[in-house]
Amino acid sequence: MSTGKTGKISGRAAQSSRKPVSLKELAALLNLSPATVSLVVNGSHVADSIPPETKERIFAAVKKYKYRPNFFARSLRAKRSFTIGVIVPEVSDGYSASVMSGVEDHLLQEGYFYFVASHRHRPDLIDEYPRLFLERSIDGLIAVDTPWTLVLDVPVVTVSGHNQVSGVTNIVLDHERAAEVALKHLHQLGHRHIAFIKGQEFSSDTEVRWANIEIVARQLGLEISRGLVAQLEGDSPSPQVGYQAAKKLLGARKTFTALFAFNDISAIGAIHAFREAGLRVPEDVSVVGFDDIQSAAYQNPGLTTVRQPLREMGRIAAETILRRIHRHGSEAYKAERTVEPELIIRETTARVRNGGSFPKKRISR
Amino acid sequence: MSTGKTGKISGRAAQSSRKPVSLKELAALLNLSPATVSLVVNGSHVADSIPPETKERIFAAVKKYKYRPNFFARSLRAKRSFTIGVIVPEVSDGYSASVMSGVEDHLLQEGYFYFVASHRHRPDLIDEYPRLFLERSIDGLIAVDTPWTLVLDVPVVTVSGHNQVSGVTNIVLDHERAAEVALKHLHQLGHRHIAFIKGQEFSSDTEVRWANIEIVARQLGLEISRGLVAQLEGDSPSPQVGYQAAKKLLGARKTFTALFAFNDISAIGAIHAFREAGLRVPEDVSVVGFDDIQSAAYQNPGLTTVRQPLREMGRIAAETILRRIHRHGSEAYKAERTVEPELIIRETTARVRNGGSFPKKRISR
DNA sequence: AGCATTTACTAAATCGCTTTTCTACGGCTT
DNA sequence: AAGCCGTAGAAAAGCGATTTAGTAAATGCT
Repeated sequence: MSTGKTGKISGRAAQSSRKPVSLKELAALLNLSPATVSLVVNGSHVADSIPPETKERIFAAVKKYKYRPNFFARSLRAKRSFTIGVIVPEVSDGYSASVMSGVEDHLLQEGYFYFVASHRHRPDLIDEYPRLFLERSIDGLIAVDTPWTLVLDVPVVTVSGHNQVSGVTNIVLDHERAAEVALKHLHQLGHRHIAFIKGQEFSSDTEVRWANIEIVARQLGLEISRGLVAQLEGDSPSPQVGYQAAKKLLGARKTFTALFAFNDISAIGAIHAFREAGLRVPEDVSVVGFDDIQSAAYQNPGLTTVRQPLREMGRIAAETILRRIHRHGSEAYKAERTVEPELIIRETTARVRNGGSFPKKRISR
Repeated sequence: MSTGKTGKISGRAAQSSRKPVSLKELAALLNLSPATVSLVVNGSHVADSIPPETKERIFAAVKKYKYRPNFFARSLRAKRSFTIGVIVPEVSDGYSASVMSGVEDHLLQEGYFYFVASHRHRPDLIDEYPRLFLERSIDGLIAVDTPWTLVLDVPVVTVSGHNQVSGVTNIVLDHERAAEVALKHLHQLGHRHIAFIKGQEFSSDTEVRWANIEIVARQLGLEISRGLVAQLEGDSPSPQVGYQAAKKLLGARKTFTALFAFNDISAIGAIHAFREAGLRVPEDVSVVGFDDIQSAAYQNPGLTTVRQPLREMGRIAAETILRRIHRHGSEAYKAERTVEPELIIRETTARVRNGGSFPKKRISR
C-alpha cells in the first residue's frame, strides 16, 4: 500500500484482509483434496455421496476462511463471466440512465455485473464495442436505443430495437397504444391541428413511432399536414435540437394548437421556442412529450408526456437475457416483448381556446 | 445459436467468427513454441534476441488469425483485470451519470472497462459492492459522491469524497471559490437576506460546502440567520425534497430575497414551492442552484447555478486512477486534486427590488 | 463366500496464458 | 583446443479453479 504525502490521514475502517485462500489451501487445511472441496462447494451432483458431516466441515471452513473462488480461474474453465455488456448511446443521457438503472437492479441481484459503453452514435463504435465486450467474454449483451444488426454468439436483448435479427429479443413499447393515448388526449381537448416533431434518423424508435402516429391519426380523422412535421437533427442530447425543430414549425406559418414531440427533451426545447415567439403553453399551444424522463416532472409547467416505463424495460431486458443465458442455447426465445405506455397528464396540455384559432392570428398571418 | 420462433427474420451483418485461436494453436501454426509467441506479442524484453523476420512472421499470423489473448487466462496469471469498479449513489441520477460519462471516456480510450454499482445510500451496499468488485479483481475503484472510509488493496479515487483515507485520492471542487462566486453574485445584486438549503447528511459534499459558505458569508458581512437554513431530508432523487425544505423556509416567516440551494434538483423543487406561495422567481426571490446538471439549463426560467465540471471530474478521476495503477504501488500519490467551479448566470437571479423588502410583506407577518 | 454396488474421496487433465529457467549452437578469444 | 558469450528459441512450472475418470473400502445380495 502506498501512503499519501498529506499530513492528516485518518483511515478508518480497514478491510484489506489477508490475501484470500485458494481452493488448494483450503483443501489442505481440511485434509481433503481440492476436488472434493470444489465439488461440495458447488453443490455438484457428484458430491451426493459425501456424508453431511464432511460437507459441514467444508462449509464451516469456507465461512471461517472466507473462501471465495477466484473469478478468473473459474471463468477460464467455465467460459462464463457472469458479466453482461450494455451498450447505450450515452450514459449521461436520461433515457439510457433510466434503463440502466433497471438493468442494474436485476443483474446485481442475480450476481451478475455489467460493463457499459457509450457509442455516441458513432457507427464504428457501435461495431467495435460489442467486439471488445466479446473479447471479455460477456455472457450476453443489452443494446439500448441502438440500431442493432449484428448476429453474435451470445444472447442479445435490445431495448427499443426494432430490427428482427437472429438471436436477439427486442423489448419494445406498444407504440400503437402510445400514439393512441397521446392523440386521443389531444383530440378530446379539441385539438384538430397538431404539429409533430419526429426523431432523428439514428434513433431506433423514430420509424415505428411515426408509423403508428400516422395510423392512429387516420383513425381519429386527424389530418397531418405537411408543414407541421419537423424532424430532429443532430445528435446533441440537449433541448436545442427541439428548439430548432419548433422554429421550423413556426416558420411554416400554418395553424396548429398542439405539438406532439418525439421526446421530452425536444418538447422542452420546443416550449422555449414557443415562449420566445410569444406563445403561452398550454394556453396557446399544448405540448405532449414522450418518455417521461425525470426532468419532465421538474419542468414548469410540468410536462404532459407519454411515459415509457424505462426502468421496467431495463429490468425486463435483464431478466430476459439471464433467462436466455440459463436456458443456454438452442431453446426457443421470444423475438419481442412489449410493454405498455401510460399518458402522464401534467400542465402542458389544455383545452383548445376559441375553436383553436389563436395561433393563426400570431403565426400564420 | 438459438433461433427465434417469429416469422420474419432478417439478420444482417454477421460476425460470429470461428472460435478464436489460442496461443498454442497459433504457435503450432508457426512452428514455434507458445512461449516465444507470447514473448514477442507482448513485446517482452526477453524477446530482444528474436530476429526481426521471425517477429514479422508472428505479427503477420496474429493479424491473419485475429489472435487475441484470452482475457481470463491472462488476468489469472497477471492478476490484473483492466477493469475499474465505479460505485455511485444511483446511475440514473444526473450527477452520477455526468461523472460516469467522463470516467468512461478516458477508461475506454485506455483499454479499460468498468463495472458500475448503485448503492442508493444503503450502508450495507456501500460495504458490499466494493467487496464484490474486489472479488472480481478490479484494478482500482472510483467512488462517486459516496462517503468513503475503506482502505483497500487497490487504488481508490473518489469524486467529491472528503475523508482522508490512506490509499485514496479525492477529486474535489474548490468549495471556497464556489461559495464565493455564488454569494458575491447575490451580494452584488443587492441581496442581504439569503436563505440556504443544506444537503442531506449522507451527501459527501454537505459538510465542506456549508463550512465554506459560512466562511465566505462572514467575509462578505452577510449574516446567516437561524431560520433561513433548511436541510434536505430523505434520499429521494426528486425535487420533492427541495420543495419541502423551501416550505420550511417559508414557514419560518423571516425575510429573504434569495436562496442558495444545495443542488439544482432541490433548487427546482424550491422554485415550485415559491411559486405556489405566490412568489415570482426571480422578481421576488432569486435562486442559485449547484451542479449545473443538464436540466438546469432546460428549466424555465433557466437556473442560475454554480457549475461543477462533473464530466471533467470523472475524467480526472479516471486519469488519476490509471496513473496510480501504472505507477504500481508504493509511490507517492496526491491525496487531493481540486477543480474549479464556474458561476453560470441564467434567469433565476435578479437585482433585489425595493431594498429587498418584498417577501416581508407576504411571508413574515 | 463371492461378486456387485455403493460410498467417500482423489488424481490428473484441462482452461489459455506468462515467465523464469534452460538448452543448443555457432562464433570469438586467448 | 578450451572456455566463453551471444543468439534463438523451448520446456515447464505455475495461476486457481472444474470435472471426468478412477480407486479403495465398506456394504448388500444370494
